[in-house]
Amino acid sequence: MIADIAFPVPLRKTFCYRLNDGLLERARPGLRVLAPFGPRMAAGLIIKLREESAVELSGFKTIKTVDTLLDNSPVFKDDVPALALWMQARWNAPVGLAVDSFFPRMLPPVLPLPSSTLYPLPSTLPAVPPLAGELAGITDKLSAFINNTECGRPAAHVLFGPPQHGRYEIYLELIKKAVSGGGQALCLVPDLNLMPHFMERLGSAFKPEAVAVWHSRIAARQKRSVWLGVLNGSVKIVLGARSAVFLPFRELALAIIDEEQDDIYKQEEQEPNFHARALLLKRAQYHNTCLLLASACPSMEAYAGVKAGRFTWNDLPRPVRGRPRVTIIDMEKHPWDIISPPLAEKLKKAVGEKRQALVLSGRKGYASLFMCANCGWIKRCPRCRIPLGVKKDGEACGVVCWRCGRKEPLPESCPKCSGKVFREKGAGTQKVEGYLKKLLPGTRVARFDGDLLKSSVKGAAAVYGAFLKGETDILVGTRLLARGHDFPNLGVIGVIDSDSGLSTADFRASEKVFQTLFEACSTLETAAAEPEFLVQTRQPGHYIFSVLPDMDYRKFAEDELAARRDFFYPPFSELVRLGFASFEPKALADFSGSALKALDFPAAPDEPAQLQPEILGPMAVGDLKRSRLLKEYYLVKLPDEAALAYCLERLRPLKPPKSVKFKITADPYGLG
DNA sequence: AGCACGCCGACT
DNA sequence: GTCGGCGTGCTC
Repeated sequence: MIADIAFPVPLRKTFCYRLNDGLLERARPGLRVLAPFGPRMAAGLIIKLREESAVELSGFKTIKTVDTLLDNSPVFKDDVPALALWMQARWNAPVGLAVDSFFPRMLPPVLPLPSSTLYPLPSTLPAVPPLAGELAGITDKLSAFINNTECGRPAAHVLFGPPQHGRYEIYLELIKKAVSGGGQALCLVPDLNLMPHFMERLGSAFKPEAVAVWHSRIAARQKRSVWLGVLNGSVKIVLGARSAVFLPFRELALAIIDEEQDDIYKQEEQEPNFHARALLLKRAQYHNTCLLLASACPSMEAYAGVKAGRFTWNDLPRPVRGRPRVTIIDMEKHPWDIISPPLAEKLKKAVGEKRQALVLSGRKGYASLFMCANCGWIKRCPRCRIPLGVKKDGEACGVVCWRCGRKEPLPESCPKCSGKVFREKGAGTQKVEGYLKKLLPGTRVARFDGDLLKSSVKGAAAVYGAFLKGETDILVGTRLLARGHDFPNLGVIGVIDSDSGLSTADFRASEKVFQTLFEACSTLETAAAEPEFLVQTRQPGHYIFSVLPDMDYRKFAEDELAARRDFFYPPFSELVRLGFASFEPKALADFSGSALKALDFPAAPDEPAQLQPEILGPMAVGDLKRSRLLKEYYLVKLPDEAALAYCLERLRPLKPPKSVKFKITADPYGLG
């Protein structure tokens, strides 16, 4: 018998081993083995077993033998070999690393077997006050899907509404139901740092040892104990970041993805690439999981799932009162202003009425660009090549790269024309803060952004707390402030540069900008009477601004979905991004040519003709005449997952010459 | 990813 | 003469 085995190496292939006769009876896919791998021993996972006669072995120098099984039965209830192969087909994730994500390195060589008995109910049942009215209605409706094995039941449930309208109360109720039914619950969140409140509530509602936190940076010791706790069932509830989708749940009765639309759920910066939402949707099938997709502004994927009848739609009850009044301000009419007169006036009015205001800017720091006023030279990061932002720490001024964090002092004169006059473009939170203090003397203005959080968590908490207590009037910040906060005395939110994201070539750009604005506007719903939402933009004609005044998510979603259908973008197609980079134009052109040729396959008899992909490109990556590194990318559009898998298969064997960097990104979200 | 092999420069 | 830098290549 031959076993195909995946090892924890970044390779998109498995390795053939002969099985020791003594293992023939017990061996099966999903079991871990210990085997000689190159010069060392390594743990691997059996992906597939095949009869020796069915395997082409002539290409190998030697066939080594496996004689140690690490497990007696598969550790996961899920079919991990199938999931790992799917991750490879879907996201080009190396099978080996896909498998590796399910089995952390610090595992003991022999795992304790999960006991077959159902774990007992928690002795102290959650002391959660019963929900009233509409909240109870939704909770009842959703909890009917927990432990429901009816076939044809919906794959997921969209919960629509901002967090402050009782989302966490619903989570708590549903978790209670899942756990009391003997199951486990997972709550995925985009940022655990913003969750101490929910963590506390979980901790007090359930036995503390039944609740665990999971993210990739917890200490190895704790990681091990949580992993084993999830496996043996003593951990019932996990509050985790995206990597928590790989935990060895015994019976995942409920999974919640909080702020499901957040692209943080797509792992792209590190292999293996995957999307936690899609992976959880897959895993849910093995556990009959009730999967909740919660969002103040659901993703197009979630909305399309509802339209197709695969997901249910559930509205959080919203107060009828306090609907924000939305004003779109055309900044073409105020080209020199950071804060336009209409916004300034509303801010002044709010402060006069003892109400608070939030001012949101798309950037932190002082300004986004440092430019020579004479020749237009722009200071760039020598490493990343992107324009450096301007930052002010008290009196000290400097430029900083928002990508790599590199810092430099401001140049004295322009290296190109020796000019001594410079101009800054764009308003970061620091600049807005300073400007507001000047514009509205006597007003208490504070700033809250990622920089402050990084420099001092305590200081940031103090700034936040002061605003909550009403000790400051205006808080300036980034989108950190736009989501999920509850400021009862908030009268105005102003957005400085709402369109900074619209200019990117990303097909999700309008969705992202709309999400930010919509989320911000939603936080005003719990404010006192007649809240004002003011949006400054240079593109007032863009259609997202036409749906904003009515806060009509469905109208937006329908329009956006129609555009996606027309232009054959997700969720109506699958995307693959091919990135090329080289110092040698010729080598780049040759190689990208051969990659395209691999996709331009003839409709051979065994290859379905309709798989023929649509290709956009080449798009040059905003790289300037300055650098000699050429970068370009193509976007391949495919009709479905099968076509995507086939496309990746054709691309995988391509090896770029040494002078060319080649990157395949399936289902791309970021720009990397 | 590891880990070995390999081919040049600095040290006992 | 050897130790050690990390470039290149392989793992059934």
